[in-house]
Amino acid sequence: MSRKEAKSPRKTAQEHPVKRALPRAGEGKRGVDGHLAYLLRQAHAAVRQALEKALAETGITHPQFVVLTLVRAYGDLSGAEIARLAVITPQTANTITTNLVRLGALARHPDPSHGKVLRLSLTETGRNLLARARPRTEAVERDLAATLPAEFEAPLRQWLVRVATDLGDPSRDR
Amino acid sequence: MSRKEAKSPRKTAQEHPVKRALPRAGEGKRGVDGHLAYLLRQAHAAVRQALEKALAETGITHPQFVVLTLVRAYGDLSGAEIARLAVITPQTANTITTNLVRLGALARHPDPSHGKVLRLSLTETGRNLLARARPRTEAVERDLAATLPAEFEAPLRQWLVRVATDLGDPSRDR
DNA sequence: TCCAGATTATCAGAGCCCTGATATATACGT
DNA sequence: ACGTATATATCAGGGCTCTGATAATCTGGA
Repeated sequence: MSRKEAKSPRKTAQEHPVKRALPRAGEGKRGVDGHLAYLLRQAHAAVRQALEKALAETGITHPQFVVLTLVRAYGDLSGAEIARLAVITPQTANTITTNLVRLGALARHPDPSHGKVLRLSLTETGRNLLARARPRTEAVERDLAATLPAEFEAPLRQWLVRVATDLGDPSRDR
Repeated sequence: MSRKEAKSPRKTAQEHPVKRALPRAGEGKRGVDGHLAYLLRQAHAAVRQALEKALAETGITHPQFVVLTLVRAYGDLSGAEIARLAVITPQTANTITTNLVRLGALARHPDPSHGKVLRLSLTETGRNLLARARPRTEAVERDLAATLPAEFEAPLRQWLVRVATDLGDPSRDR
């Protein structure tokens, strides 16, 4: 990986010109004593930024990658179905899919048995984009898995799922 | 906690008019077999939406609440310091603080020993907003803690912190 | 048959969050 | 003292996400 090989020790002294020492991630209230919601937010922000950085050269965003992956996994989907699967509102799904249609990665076509539903299908461009993006996100996924002790993975996954179901379902009644 | 008491069985039949049965949160690839990044995204989305819903009546957003909490916890902060603490870019921090200044919750004043830095301090309005918002977010925090087996809390917190430090640090070199 | 409710798609507006770029201010080595 | 590097604040632009509102479509029961 060789991320920061310290090509020169030009930053030996203080990191920032701040007067007070503020905690870095992992210290103080930013560490194990912080609110769970805050820690979850912080971890998610780090992962999202890592993913966006990994995808930058492909020309698609992380939400766009998620939608393409869902369409590939479940077959042609409607905007409403994408919204439910991705835990976003139908309006947000519409924003993302509209951008993907403009990019040529998705195509809309009417549902054969429902005059209002528009199904989204992957185009050749979309499949190519996904093929280029996938290894990059898998690298992040591996970095993420590397932070995880083996015996801790199963309970963690169960907890993440449980949070989504327990807190997510009540909020779906909008 | 009595979350889903099933007040009426008016939705007994199919949930949605979809032809194919798509997994709900917790099922299939949306469950314990999914990518960690996906599960983390899903859990975070659920928590964020729960928080936004809880804060809706207060007139502030969750990011605004986070910034107000940071200023309260660490004293007057600059925009750059807020960005580092909240794991967002300085530009984003500037957006949020500008909105909070417009709301009258924060006030900018020049740093006594640095002619460029603008420090942000809580106003009376800001303290009142925070006082009204805090119990609401604490309720969500309790719901979140309720999903957590006691012996699992410590390793979970450590993992969340580790993700932020391990994946967050390399991405800071922008 | 017809109407009420549910589902879907989409417009409008606002806030968050990013990248890129610009201008000012401080710190440090030469 | 000067110049480079570092920090900070902020403008501009675009994508994501939400709430609210509107219209079209379908389903099921009176």
